[in-house]
Amino acid sequence: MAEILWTIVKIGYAARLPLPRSLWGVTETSSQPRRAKPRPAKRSREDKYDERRTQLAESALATLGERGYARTSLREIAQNSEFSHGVVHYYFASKADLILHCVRYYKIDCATRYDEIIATATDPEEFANRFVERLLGTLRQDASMHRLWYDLRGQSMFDQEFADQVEEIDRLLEDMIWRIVTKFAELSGLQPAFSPALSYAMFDGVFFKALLAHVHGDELAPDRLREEAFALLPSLFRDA
Amino acid sequence: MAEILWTIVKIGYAARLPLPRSLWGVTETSSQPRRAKPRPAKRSREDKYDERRTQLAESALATLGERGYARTSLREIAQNSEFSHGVVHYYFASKADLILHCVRYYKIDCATRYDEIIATATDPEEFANRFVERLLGTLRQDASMHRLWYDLRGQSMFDQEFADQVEEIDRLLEDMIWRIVTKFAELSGLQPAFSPALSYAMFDGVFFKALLAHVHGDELAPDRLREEAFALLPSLFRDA
DNA sequence: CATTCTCCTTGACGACTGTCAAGTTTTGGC
DNA sequence: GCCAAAACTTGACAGTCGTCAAGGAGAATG
Repeated sequence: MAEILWTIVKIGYAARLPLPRSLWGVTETSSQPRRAKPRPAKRSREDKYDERRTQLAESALATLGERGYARTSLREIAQNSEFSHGVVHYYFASKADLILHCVRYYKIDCATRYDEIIATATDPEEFANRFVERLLGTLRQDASMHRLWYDLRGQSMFDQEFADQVEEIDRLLEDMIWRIVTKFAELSGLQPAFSPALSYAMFDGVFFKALLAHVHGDELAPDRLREEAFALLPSLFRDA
Repeated sequence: MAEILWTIVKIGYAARLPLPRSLWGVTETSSQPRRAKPRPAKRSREDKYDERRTQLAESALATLGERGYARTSLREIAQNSEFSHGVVHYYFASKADLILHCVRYYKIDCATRYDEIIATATDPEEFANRFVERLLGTLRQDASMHRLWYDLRGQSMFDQEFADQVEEIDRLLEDMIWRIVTKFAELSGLQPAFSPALSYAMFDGVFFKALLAHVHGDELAPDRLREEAFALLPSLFRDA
């Protein structure tokens, strides 16, 4: 059963490939593994190298999402890929290097989830409906990815190494929420009542609570999230 | 430096002792360690046994608060107490048993932090001021305890063993917030605008964000929390 | 005083971890 | 088809972990 779930998650991620490497390749700052410094001149080689890194990052994300950061070993990640455990250190300098790569990979998705809705919405009520339904969808579908994010965010309180990346993603998420808030204000002719940070914090608290209940097996969690989101949304605004 | 900080934390916890054992002794359900089943008839023995358990739980809490759940070993906990590592399994059946005992110990405090303010407040503005100031106080003073709570809450998404305890504490905290909300409503003649769960989730999101920033070294975090709390508080109510 | 039980220390066990070196297989350029 | 570089596997390392058994110190009990 868990195997099936895991496979679904894996396929889900694989389906999004390929991603342009320019998205994170340029900002790569971590130390390189023992691979020879001068990369092959041939383009296909370089691509294959990055593809393997991504492939391993996906396996890592799927495993991390199921077992959590603390309980996931490099051997386990490799076991859920088609490679042996040694290959991890061929493509990543360390475990932290791998995790940070995973987080970078994750954040590409996380902050653009509602942009399509924002771009195409014309009516405030329709906008709210589509937003909330997508919120419920990601709660159910990407639950293990979300709990990994909250796990890593929690770890960043004890491990300084994660703090910067976590803060960066937090900013992206705050911007995402703020784009929703301003769009809704624009469509409805109202004014945002709170700062971007406060709006995000409120929404994040509500979403996390729903995720926690959902993960703990509460089948009513999505429905309750819908109610709460519809209760929260209007109170984020005041008359212009 | 870290040593000094740790000592301060430890003294802080020791100062709260002794606690009546009836508070958690009756609900004790975890398996007992290898200590002989029929406890000594002498009262002082039994007390000493519970005192040691509490003493170890305090050391554990201090260490866990500094290093986080995943990084803290039983040897480290014992090293920060005055005992050797073997003694842990004399008083606790397993690591999980110890952690759960710590959590139970923690929750006695966590949910009664504002009750004195609730009981003595007479004016809504004065009530809000005292509440927010105590909120800032606990953010600064009990930061490592709070991050441990959020850490364990996150772990409960991967470790079913923690789920029940986490849900129980979450309920206590929700009740705590709701007592504040209803008291404020009573003093100000307004009506709570949201459900207890939603009110708690919003406040929790705001507090966690402040804690994260504070732990990451943001010195303005408490001041921002004050602003945000004062912005959030009135919007939790509507006219009667 | 002798015995028993409590309390605690010590040391060891098997399992697991991240890391890495050595060796094998595969690939691509000539 | 050869050969060097890349890609991957294997096995081992030093360390840590939770757990527990053996035994000693010391107080309580008779």
